[in-house]
This record gives sequence, structure tokens and C-alpha cells, in this order.
Amino acid sequence: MIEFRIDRHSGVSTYLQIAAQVKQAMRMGLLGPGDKLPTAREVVEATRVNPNTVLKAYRELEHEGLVEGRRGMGTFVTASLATDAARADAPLRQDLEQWMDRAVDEGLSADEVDAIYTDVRSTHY
Amino acid sequence: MIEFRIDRHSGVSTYLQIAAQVKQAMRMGLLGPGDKLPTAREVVEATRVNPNTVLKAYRELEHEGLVEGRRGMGTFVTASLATDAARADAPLRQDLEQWMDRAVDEGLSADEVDAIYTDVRSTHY
Amino acid sequence: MIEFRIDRHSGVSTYLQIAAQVKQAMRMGLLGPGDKLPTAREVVEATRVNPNTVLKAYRELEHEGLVEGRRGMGTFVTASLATDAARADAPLRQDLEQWMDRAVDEGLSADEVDAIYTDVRSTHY
Amino acid sequence: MIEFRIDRHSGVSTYLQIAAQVKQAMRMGLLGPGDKLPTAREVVEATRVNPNTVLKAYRELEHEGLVEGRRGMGTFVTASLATDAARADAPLRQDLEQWMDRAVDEGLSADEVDAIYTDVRSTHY
DNA sequence: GTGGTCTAGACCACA
DNA sequence: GTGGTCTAGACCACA
Repeated sequence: MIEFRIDRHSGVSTYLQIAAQVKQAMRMGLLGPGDKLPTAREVVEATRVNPNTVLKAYRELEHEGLVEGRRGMGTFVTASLATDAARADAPLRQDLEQWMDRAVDEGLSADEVDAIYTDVRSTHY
Repeated sequence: MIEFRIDRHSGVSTYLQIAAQVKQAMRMGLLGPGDKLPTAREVVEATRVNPNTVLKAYRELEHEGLVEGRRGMGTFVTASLATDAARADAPLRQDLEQWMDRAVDEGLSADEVDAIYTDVRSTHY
Repeated sequence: MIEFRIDRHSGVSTYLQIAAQVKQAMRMGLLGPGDKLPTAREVVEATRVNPNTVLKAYRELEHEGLVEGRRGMGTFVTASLATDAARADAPLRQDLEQWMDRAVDEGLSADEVDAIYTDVRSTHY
Repeated sequence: MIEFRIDRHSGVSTYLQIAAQVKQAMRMGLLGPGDKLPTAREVVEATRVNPNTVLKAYRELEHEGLVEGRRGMGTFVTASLATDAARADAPLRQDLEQWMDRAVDEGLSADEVDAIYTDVRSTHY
């Protein structure tokens, strides 16, 4: 079952963080068609977020055609965002793992790694 | 002179986007101690953001000890975040460039690359 | 509940006055961890200050790690600045009370007392 | 000759800080009728403040009838704010010196001493 | 001209 | 209802 991590100081609203994490899990293949999202109550217990906020995130995902709420049953994933490239054994992914290993070895902070990634990305996309 | 790119649909508030872009430029070594940030007026002309929003971003940076506002003169960078690892000719950075080249060649979308990066990063930091 | 007294002729900006008074109350032990600050709305009613100015003061305090704003709930003290030396029954404090009694008896004005205090303080800190 | 100490982070405008320090010196008897204030040029050299700011402070003091600008000669004190109570050998002052000695001995910070002073003062004036 | 503060008012996120 | 952000516009301090 997916667990949400809310960063209240990130500047991104809570409901968007929840929606983004669902999509991220879908891209990673951790969530696929038919899978059930945690109920608002479960999320509230785990994250101390207001149930309305969870429901707003799920409504957002439903609006994008990714999930479907079924009365009295819960919210279910209806689409797939998984790609081969994201699979754990995909060569491209494994190479990035190695690159990140080296970054850690060389003592780079998360901020520095993000800065380099952001900059390199901006020249490619 | 640094130019800000505001994405009004990112879910991140404008002032945080401005502050983050200044920090990113500082990490890349594009902005260093003594450099002048664009005036609120200049940013307004370029981005159609309200001057107060720019000043809020600059005050945020001043709080973090990165810049200093001087009345009647402008806002100036007072610290350095530049690291060797971020330099264009750093091996680690060049390797990430190559990795990103391959991702583009294999037809991955920006979203997919971000998803892989986010996931790999979360296992290292 | 703390009540703010704004002196518009002091030359100190309103938001700094509010922040300083919160800190003063925290040092005196009148406000401690878990205590709720008045809402922006309440302060507006009591002082005729703009709500944004109150929020700016609270954000300043949040920056300093002294309070925490919780959406929809209010702003709460998260730290303690109280010291034994400031307690009403602390010997040092009681001696200053007696000193001040004598200053009043001898007919010194508030300005004169402040002048002496400022001068003596400058030779000790 | 009086030397000004400008604290750019105090929230009090520079010209008010200068005016206040002149008045403080007058109360302490360090400046009396006939004494000459430093020229704007001298203050600029010592404090890196703009000459207009110094002149504004002096104009403020002239407005209060405390000093007088004489064309081509400088600015001179024309009044006395000195009081016996502020003299270095005044008993009341000496007692405050002793009190402050003890505060320092007991390890109180400047902030804590200020907090106690502010609170005690508020009950007497 | 440039930053700093304040106001009034709007809209949003969250409880 | 409560805080967070943004806008438009005013006025001030400072250079």
C-alpha cells in the first residue's frame, strides 16, 4: 500500500503532493489498473492531514482519468503509466543508480545533486 | 543577468520559484558574491509579477544569509554556493549529460526521466 | 491572551513591534510552547493594523523557529525563551524593581531612566 | 567627538538612530551648549552613511530646538539635557552599575537584561 | 531610482 | 474560520 510523505515546507500544496506521489508510483509500476488507493481515513491516520485534502487529491486524479472512486468501496487505479524504462532492471535506470552511487561517494549533498540534475535537464528538455 | 521563468501552474508559489532560481544560479556559479540581482522593477518588466512578490523572494534569500538588500542601490549576492561538482567540466556532471543524451535518444519523455530520477534519488538521500 | 500595543511614532515598523512583543512575552514566561497567538483577525480588531502586517510579524517569528502557523487552526508557540532570571520572584529582578522605585521617588522621567540604562548597558554588553 | 553606531538591522531608520544618539549624549552631559557636532562629511567617513541622511538627522534635532546649524561653520548644540541623576558619580547610577555587574556575573544575556528592564519599566512609567 | 513597509482586497488551501 | 499568497498602489528611507 502506498504511503504518502507530506513535506509541509516544500511550498507545494498538500493535495498536489498526494496526487503527484500517486502518479509517481504509477510510473514506477508500483500502482497499476485495479489497485486500490488507501482510504481517506487511512491517509489521515498516517499523515495527520485533513480528510478533505485527501479527497481533493483523489478528485484531481479522477479528473485526469487515472483513478475512479467507487461508492462504498474505495478509489481504484484505472490506467497505467508504467514504462519499461522505469523498471528496476532497465539498463538506463541502473546506470543512473550507479551515477547516484558515485555522487554519494564523492560527498555531494542532495541539494547539489538536484542542482546538477536540474541544470542538465534544462539543456535536454 | 539572471532571468526568471515563472510557471504559474506548478503549484509552487511565485516567490519560492524566484528564490529557488537564484539559489540554482548560485550553485551553478552563475551568481556569486558581489553580483547584483535584477531590481524588482526589472523583474516586473520581464515576468509580469508584482514587485512585492519579487521583494518577498529577495527577503527570503536575505533571511537565509545569501543576499543583502541595500536601499537605493539594489540587492546583492553575499555568499557562494558554487561547487566544483557543478562546473561544466566536472566528470560527474559530464556523465550525467551523457546519461541524459541516451534518455533522449531512447525517446523518454521529461516526465519519465523525472520519475526515474525521483525514485533513484529517494533511495540514496 | 497577549495584547499588542503599537506605537506608530516610535520609528520601528509595526511588524517588528508585534514580533518583539511576542518575544518579550515569551521571555517573561507569559507565552510558552503550545500557546496560541491571537489570530490576525483578533489583532486587527484590537489594534487597527492590517492583517497582512500581523501575518508578516508571525512569519518573522516562524523564520526564527519560535512559532508555527497551522492552516485553519492558528499560530502556535513552539519554543521557550523563559528564564528563571525573569521570574517575578527572582532576586535580580526584585532588586531592579527597588531601583526603579527609587528612580520614580527621585522624580526621574522615563526618558532619563532610559538614558541611564542605555549608557550603563553599553559599558557591560 | 561623538561617534555614531548604526545598526542596519534594528528596524529603526538611520537618521532616527543618529538623532537619538545625539540626544543620549546630551543627556549624559557628553554634549552641551556650544559643542560642535561632527560634519556630515566626517560622519560619512566613519559610518558609510549617505550625507543626506546625516543632514536629515541634524534638521530633526534643529526642529526640536536642540541644535543650530551655522552656515559654513557646522552644527552646534544649543540646549542642555544633562541631569545630575545621569552623572557618573550619581548614587542611583552607581547602583544600576552594580546591578548590571551582577546580571553579567550571573550569565544573563543582553536580551534577557533588556527583557527584565522593559518589563519592570512598564510597571513604573 | 531602489528597496522597505503598509494597506485594502482578492482568492486559495486547509480544518 | 484561519493562515498563505498575490496584486495594486501608496508613502517613506536612502543613495
